[in-house]
Amino acid sequence: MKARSTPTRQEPATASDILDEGPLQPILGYRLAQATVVTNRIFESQVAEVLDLRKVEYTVLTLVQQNEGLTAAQLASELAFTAPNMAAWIDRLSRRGLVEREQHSRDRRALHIRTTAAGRELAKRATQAIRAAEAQVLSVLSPGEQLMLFELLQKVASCRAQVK
Amino acid sequence: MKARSTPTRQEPATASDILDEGPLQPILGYRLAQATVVTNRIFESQVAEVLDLRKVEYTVLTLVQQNEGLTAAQLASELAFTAPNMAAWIDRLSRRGLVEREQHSRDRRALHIRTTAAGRELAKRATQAIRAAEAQVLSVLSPGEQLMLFELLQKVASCRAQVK
DNA sequence: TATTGTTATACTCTATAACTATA
DNA sequence: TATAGTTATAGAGTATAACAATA
Repeated sequence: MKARSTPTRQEPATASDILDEGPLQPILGYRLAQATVVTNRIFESQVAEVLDLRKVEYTVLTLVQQNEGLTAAQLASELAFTAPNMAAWIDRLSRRGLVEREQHSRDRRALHIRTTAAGRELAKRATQAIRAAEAQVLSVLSPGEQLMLFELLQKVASCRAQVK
Repeated sequence: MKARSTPTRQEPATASDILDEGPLQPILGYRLAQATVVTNRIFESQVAEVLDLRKVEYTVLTLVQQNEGLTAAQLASELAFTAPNMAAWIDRLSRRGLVEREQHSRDRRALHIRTTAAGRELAKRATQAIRAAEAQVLSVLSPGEQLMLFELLQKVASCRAQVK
C-alpha cells in the first residue's frame, strides 16, 4: 500500500486535490504526466504483473504482429527508441519465443521481425486485459469525450516531426 | 540527428504514418505515450538543456513555490513518488540553492520546503520557456480544442484514487 | 505502533561509443 | 560513405530495505 498524508482533509486523488498546481495547470507535459500515472498503474497491475510483459514489450509485440516483416530500424524510429535498446528488447522477446528474426528479402543487413504463435496469443491477452481495465477509467468520460480525447492526443502526437 | 528509415514514402511523423497501430489505437496509455514524446522533446530542448533542470525538478520547484511550506511527504504522495526519491530530488535542489528545508511548525519530524529567490526565478524562466514552446505545438488545436484536451486529461488524472 | 525523513543499495530503462557486415 | 544490427558500457531514474527521530 501507499503512504498517504491527509493533514486535515481525507483521501485526495490527484495533486490538484490538495495542492495548488498554479503555473503547471496549463502545461501539457504536466497534464499528460498526471494522466499517465493512471494508465501506468493499470498496465502495471493488469498486464505487467499478470503476463510478465513490460510496456515496451507489449507495444513492440503488437506493432510487429500488426505489421508483417517489420525491421528493427523501423520500430526504433517510430517508437522514438535508440537502435541498441530496440535490439535489446527484441532480444528479450526472442529469448522468450515471442518473436523471431528472419532474413530480409532484399537487404542482407536488415532482419524481418515476426511474432510467433505464442507471441500473438500473449499480445491478444494483453490487449484484452488493458482495454477492459482502461474501460473502467474511461467510463468517467462520455463516448463522445473519449473519441475527442483520442483525436486530440493523436493531433498532438502528429507534431513529432516538427519538434527536434 | 536521428536515423529515419524511409522505405518508399518520405518523412513520417508518427508511428501511425508508416505503421498500422492496430489494437494500440484505442489504448489510452499508448496514445498518452505517443503525445508525451512531443512534450518530452520540448522540455528537453527548451528547459532541461538550457536551464539544467529535470522534469521532476521543475515540477517540484513549481509546486513548492505555489504551496507555501509543503512537506516532502505531501509532495511524494501527490506526485506518486517514493519517499527516498523525493528526498534525493529535494537534496539536489537544495544543494543548488533553489529550495531550503525549514523546521515544521508543529511536527518536529517533518520539514517545510521553501523556494529561494533563485529557485523562484528559475521556475519562472522555465515556465515561460515551456509555455512558449508548447504553444507552437498546441497551435495545431483550436482554443476550444486545447481547453477540451486539458479538461479531459484532468478527468482521467482524477481517477488516480480509483486505481490501485 | 505509525509516520517523517533519510541512507544505502539494487534494479530498470535509456543513451553513447564502437564494432561488423552490407549497401 | 551511409545504414542495419549488435555489443559493451555508462548514466538516468525508480524501487526496496533498514534506520533514527518523533508522533
